[in-house]
Amino acid sequence: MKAASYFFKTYKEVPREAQTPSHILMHRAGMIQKLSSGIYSYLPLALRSLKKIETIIREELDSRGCQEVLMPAVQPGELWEESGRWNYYGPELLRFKDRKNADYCLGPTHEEVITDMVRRNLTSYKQLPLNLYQIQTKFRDEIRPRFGLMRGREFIMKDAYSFDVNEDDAKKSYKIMYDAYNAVFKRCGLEFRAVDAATGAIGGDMSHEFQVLAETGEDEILSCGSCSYSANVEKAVSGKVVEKPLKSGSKDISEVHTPGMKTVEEVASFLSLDPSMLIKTLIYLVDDKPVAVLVRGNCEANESKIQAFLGANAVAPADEETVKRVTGAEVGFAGPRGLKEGIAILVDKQIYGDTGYACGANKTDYHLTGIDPENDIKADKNGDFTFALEGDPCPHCGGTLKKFRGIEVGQVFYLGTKYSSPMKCIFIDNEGKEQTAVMGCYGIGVSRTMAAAIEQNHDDMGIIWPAAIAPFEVIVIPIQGGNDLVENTAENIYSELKKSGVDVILDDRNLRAGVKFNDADLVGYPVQIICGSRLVEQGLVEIKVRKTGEKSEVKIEEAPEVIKEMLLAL
RNA sequence: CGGGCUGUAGCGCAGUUGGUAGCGCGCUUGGUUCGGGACCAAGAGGCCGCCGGUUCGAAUCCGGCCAGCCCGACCA
Repeated sequence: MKAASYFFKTYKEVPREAQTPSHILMHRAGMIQKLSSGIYSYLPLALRSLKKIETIIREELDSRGCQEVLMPAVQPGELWEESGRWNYYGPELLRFKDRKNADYCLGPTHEEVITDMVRRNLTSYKQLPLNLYQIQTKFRDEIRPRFGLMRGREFIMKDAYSFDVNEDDAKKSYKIMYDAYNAVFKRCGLEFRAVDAATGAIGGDMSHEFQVLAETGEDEILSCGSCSYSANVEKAVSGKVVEKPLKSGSKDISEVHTPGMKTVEEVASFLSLDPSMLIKTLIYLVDDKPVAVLVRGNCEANESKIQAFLGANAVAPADEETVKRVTGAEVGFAGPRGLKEGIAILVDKQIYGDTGYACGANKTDYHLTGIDPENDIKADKNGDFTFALEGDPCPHCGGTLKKFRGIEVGQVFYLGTKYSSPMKCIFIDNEGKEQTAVMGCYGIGVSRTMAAAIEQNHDDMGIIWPAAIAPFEVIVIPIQGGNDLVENTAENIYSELKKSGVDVILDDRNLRAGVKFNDADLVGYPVQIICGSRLVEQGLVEIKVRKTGEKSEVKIEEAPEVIKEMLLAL
């Protein structure tokens, strides 16, 4: 490819809304254009990079027995009625009607369509296992699209779905995909972690997210320094052991007047207690039913864990009215004793490590002191309902957990029969009995992976592509246009490289050297070959490695070989 | 959905007490330059977000709407 006729243009300035490195740089490098909120066009440079990511994905999946399909982006509402998600899925699902007034939606994911596709073909256990995937544009009407490709409404996703005869086999399929994803992101040249992930309303215990490590990531993960344990903070477990106190606390519960003191800090300092010696009573609506969750004053309640523990669809903090109703007091004075009948009380197990707590009295302006959780709280359940913290011991090996920020670029999920059962995706097993297929689903955000690569790999000058997913591996830059020797040398090296299969672009634009250098650094080609008259006359060209900034001079005829070797290391 | 902010040339912005629009980048043409975003000269490019109101006159004042961004809430 020659730059003079290539459809791209670089910018010094960026639109006001671009905030993050990937958004700013992809715009400045002329890779993407916003068409509407959260909706972008991919220009040739971006598409080249996307295709490289897609190729890696295809190779890794195909070699593991997956088969590619392509499903419609527009899906009939009735399929979603069948799975039960038509009403359940929020406004993220873009719904619309056709001319006959029938319901349709733009696919945010394809469980329904794939399940329908498979059930129409599936009759015998002999057809399983099956793993189908597609690479396709998805649409989710995000509340707040932002950060360019990182959280768009329209995005490119690879989604795969596995079908197995039973749970054990489904778990094998899961493992295969887990391995495939590790291979994909490794080949993309990204630094990432596979982390334990919360499963949300699906329930169950099996899900991993693939997180590209980057400061701008929206997710927080905790990763052990000594073993392979990594988990999303929503899911991460602290290895801290809670030991019960030897003697039970005093039996004297007293009521203390705490006028207007609603926060943990206010109450703790008034009572001269450490915040950890307060019991925070939080009222949640779990699938619209109020539930009280008790955590220590210095801890944060973890809604994901509550949701997982209760197997609920939705967990949200209760509104003020509900709190008043179940506690009989203003917000800020909730406590475990004297709640309205029938409210389940969940106690975070860390609370059992001490005695002599203070808590709300369920009476406006009053708190209780001298609480011994063992004896004074009628817990329905206890468990882990708080966040693990950086510095906590690892639950597996006792090492120390360290916090990272990550960008979720993939997730693997064991589904069980959540879709296959209501949608009757069944087959006849080897005993002649009807069985329901056991499913898994596996996503990779392709466009987000490209953005994440930039978030992770850039500097002040621009993008620093991992060679495997760079739009071009090499740029040849002739400077001092009009000098035939320079131009011919550049042209020769370019053709030479192209002939041997290197992805190369020739910057034959009639521009000043500085502009070409800056553009090359901005777009982030891993290797630059600079042909200037002074060196060329000595039979030399300069090679610059984008990542390190390292420059070297090599003989013109050796340049192609040197480049090829360099690329292997990038 | 709550709070804040912004809509003026492709992009970034200025525009005073209301008088019919400007700067930088980019673009076109010519010339001089040419190893880290050159310089000179001459150009092209605007429904000032939309609708209505006030006024002799509105980018500017008033009302409504629309769009975008930031913070929060939300996010199988």
